[in-house]
Amino acid sequence: MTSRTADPGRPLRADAQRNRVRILAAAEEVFAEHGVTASTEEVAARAGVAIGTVFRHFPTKNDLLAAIMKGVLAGLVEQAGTLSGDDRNGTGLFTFFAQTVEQAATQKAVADLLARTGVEIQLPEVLEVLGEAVHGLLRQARAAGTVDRQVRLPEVMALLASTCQGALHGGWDAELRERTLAIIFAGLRPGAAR
Amino acid sequence: MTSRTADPGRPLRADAQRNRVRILAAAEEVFAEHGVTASTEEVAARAGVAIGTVFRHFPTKNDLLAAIMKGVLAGLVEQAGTLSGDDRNGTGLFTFFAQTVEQAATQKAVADLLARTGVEIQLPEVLEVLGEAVHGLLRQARAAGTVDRQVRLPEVMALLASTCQGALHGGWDAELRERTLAIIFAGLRPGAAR
DNA sequence: GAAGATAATGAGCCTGGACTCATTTTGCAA
DNA sequence: TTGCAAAATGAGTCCAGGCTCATTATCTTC
Repeated sequence: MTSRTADPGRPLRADAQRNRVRILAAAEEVFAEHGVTASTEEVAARAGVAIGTVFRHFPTKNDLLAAIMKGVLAGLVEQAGTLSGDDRNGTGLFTFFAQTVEQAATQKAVADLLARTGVEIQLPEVLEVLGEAVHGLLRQARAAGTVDRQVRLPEVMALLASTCQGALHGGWDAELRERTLAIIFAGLRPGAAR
Repeated sequence: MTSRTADPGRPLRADAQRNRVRILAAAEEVFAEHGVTASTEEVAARAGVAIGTVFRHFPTKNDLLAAIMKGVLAGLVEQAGTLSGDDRNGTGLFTFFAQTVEQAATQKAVADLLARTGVEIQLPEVLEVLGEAVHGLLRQARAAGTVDRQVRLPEVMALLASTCQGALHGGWDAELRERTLAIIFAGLRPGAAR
C-alpha cells in the first residue's frame, strides 16, 4: 500500500532503496517544520529528487504522511517503553508527558498527528499501540501512588493531545510549559479530585 | 479596513446593509461548522449572495474571518463578564472554562481562533481584552480560595486554549470533557501543587 | 421619475499544489 | 556488453479556491 510495485519478493533496486530512505528523511524534516500542509514539491526538493519519484514511492501524499507518522509514533512508543522499564517511583508517566509535549513544540507533525488534524490517516492500530504504552505507564503510576486511582486512560490521552496542540500552536516557552504541566500533574495526584 | 468604501459618514445603502448582515451570519455558521478552511464560495452561497458581493464587503477572506472572530470573542468576553458579576463562591472561572470548552467542541471557529490556527489575524487587542476578562475571574477565584495563589494568567489561558483544541479535534463527548476538566480543575486548587 | 452614485453579479483569471505519463536514465542479470 | 525491466525525470494536467472587473441592477436624491 506504500509503493506502486507489489511488495512480494522482488527487492527494490539499489537507487530506489536509496531514494526511498532520502524521501522519508526529507519528509520527516519538512513536515516537522511546516506541518502536514507542506507541499510534496518541497519534500522532493529537500530529498534531491524529482517530484515524480516521490509519487512513485508514495502514490499519495497521505501515504507519505502515514509512513512517517508510523515512524514518529514508533518513537513515542519506544520512549514510553524505556521509561516503563525502569520506573521505580512511578514518575514515568510524568516524564513521558513532559518529553512528548516538548517534542510537539518543535515537531509540528507530532501534534498534528496526535490531533489527527486534517489528514485522514488510518492508523487506528498504531494509535492503539501508543495508548497501550501510555496505559502501562499509567498503571505503574497508579500502583506507585503518584496518580489517583480514579484516573483512566482516555482523559490522560486527551490531556496529552491537548497539551501538545496547545504547546505547538501557542508557541509556549519552557517556563510556560513547565507551569502548565505542573497544574495538570497536580490534578492527577491521588486525592486531588476529592 | 473591513469595507472597500471609506467608512466616514456615508451610510451603506439599504441593500448593502442587508447583505452585510447576511454575509456575517452565514460566515459565522459556515466557519463554525467547517473551520477556517471553508471556502468563501460556500459563505456566499449560504448568504444567498454572489461571491463578488462578499469580496466587496470584505476585500480579503482574512478580513471576513477577523470580523466574525471579533464577534465570537466579544461573546466570550461577555460571558466572562456575566460570570464575574455574580461570582459569590469563586467558581466563575471553572464555569467559564467548562462553557468555553463545550462551545469549542461544536464551534470549530472558537478553537481555531484561540489557537490562532493558520490564519494570520491581527486581533492582539481583542485577545488582550479576553485575557483581562479571564484575569478578573482568576483573581476572584484566588481571592475566594478556589484556585491556588501561585496560578498565573498565562498558564490558565494556555490550558484553556489547549483544552478547546483538544475537545474539538478529538471529538470529546460530554463525559470525557468532564473527566478531563475535573483533572485540570483539581490541579488549580490551592495546595494542589505543593 | 430621471440621473448618477452605489452595489450586485458571476464568468473568468491566477496561483498553488496534488498528481500523471511519455521519455530518458540506471541497475542488474545473463 | 548488451538488453531490458525498473526507476527517475519534469513538463504538463487538473482542480480548488482566492480574488477581479466589465456589466447589470438597485438605491437615493433632487
